[in-house]
Amino acid sequence: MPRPRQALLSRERIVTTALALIDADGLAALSTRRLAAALGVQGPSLYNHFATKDEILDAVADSVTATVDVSAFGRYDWCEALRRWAVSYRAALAAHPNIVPYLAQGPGRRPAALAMADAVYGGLVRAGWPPARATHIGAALRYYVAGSALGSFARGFVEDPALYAAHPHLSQAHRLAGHQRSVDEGAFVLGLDALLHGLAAEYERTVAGLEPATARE
Amino acid sequence: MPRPRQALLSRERIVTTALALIDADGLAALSTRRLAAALGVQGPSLYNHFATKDEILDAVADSVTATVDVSAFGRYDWCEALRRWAVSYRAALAAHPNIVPYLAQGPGRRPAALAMADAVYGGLVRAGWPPARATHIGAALRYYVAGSALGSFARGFVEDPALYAAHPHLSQAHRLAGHQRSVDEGAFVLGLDALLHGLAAEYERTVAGLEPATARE
DNA sequence: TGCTCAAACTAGCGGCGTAAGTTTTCATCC
DNA sequence: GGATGAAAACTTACGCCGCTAGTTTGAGCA
Repeated sequence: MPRPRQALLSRERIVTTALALIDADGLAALSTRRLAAALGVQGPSLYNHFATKDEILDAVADSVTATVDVSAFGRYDWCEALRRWAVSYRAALAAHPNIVPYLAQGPGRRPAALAMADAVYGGLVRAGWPPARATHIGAALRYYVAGSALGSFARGFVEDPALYAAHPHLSQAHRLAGHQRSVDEGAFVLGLDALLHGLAAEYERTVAGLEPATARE
Repeated sequence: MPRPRQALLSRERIVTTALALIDADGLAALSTRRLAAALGVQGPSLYNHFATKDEILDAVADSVTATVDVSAFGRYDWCEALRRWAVSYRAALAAHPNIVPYLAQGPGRRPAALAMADAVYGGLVRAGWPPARATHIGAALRYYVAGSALGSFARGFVEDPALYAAHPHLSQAHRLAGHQRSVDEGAFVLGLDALLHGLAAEYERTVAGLEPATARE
């Protein structure tokens, strides 16, 4: 088949199909040939639209990051904004857990990731955090969110009671996998609350009162 | 070459060589043939010692986890023990960042990972935390440590100032990569302090005073 | 009308994980 | 001490992988 009247592929169609395949079968199961087949096309045709497979994965990762809501940084105080951002960020990643190991390697050159970093860092600096501190806080929350979405904590435990016989405190561990959703979310919220609580205390100690009122929001 | 008088391979030699290659060239660059070549052997010979490549990676991941120090749970109060464990855990992962995406997928059936989970959970329950809370706390810290080791936050930013022109708050972001070590460690410590501070506050609210003294340590 | 580009194709390279079967050595048991 | 069986290396090969090169033909423009 030569060039068709109507283009069969587009970057957008490739990205959404790739994400669907990754969601369904995992990152390792995505090959250019399988992706192309799902699009009704031969493998190498993808290279008319992307230079490498990694470029496709970057676009997929960025499409996930683009769904994160950072608008809270204009609307709430820094602490509540951080919470809302973290919740939205985690929700975006948890909806597509299989891409997280790839996505979590850093913003690289992905525009949505850069826009997110900009919003978070800007929001913290505007609230009065010193720049170095703002960087650290953004990093710490990204660590936490990425880690929480990287792999389900609960699903990591195999559903095989015999495996835990040698570990006295893990006698119930085989049941974790069955409560994956509530364990993972409960742990996430608990840790996020603790993290923000600790940051708020630090803010009271080191930032509040030292800045003119206009520097806060 | 048939069976040699002295075995050329051993599980241990395979694991340490695999870890060295992963450290040097990344997880994706580890193939059975390259690993075998580094061991002076043909590719399929590895299958006399491991059933699959994943089994090799599991053993590598477990050898890293085995270096984590959980002895603090017998020696310090729960909060200080968590801190020391988290620091040791992160150091172990940060020493071999390329294996972290694989390792972070959960303890699975890896014995060192299970022993670690057992020590942490047991330590928290002994200190009086309710079992469900102990699970959540262990998960939250694992999220944080895994996220912090998954990829350097700082190295995720490309050293190309032009890339950040469109993002007003990121004008200094290209300098992050140069300070990778101090940024990553500073962020880790800041977040860990905040997390533990928040957990301690929660402990005061919900656990302390409600338990007989013998349940604490 | 003719030129150039775009988007599909086919063919194929080198590398991958690993299955199958072969050869030789070592350890064990009558 | 000779037979036996497992162990540990080997060679060969299959089907998949990412990707390159070169080809074909429709689309858009001069």
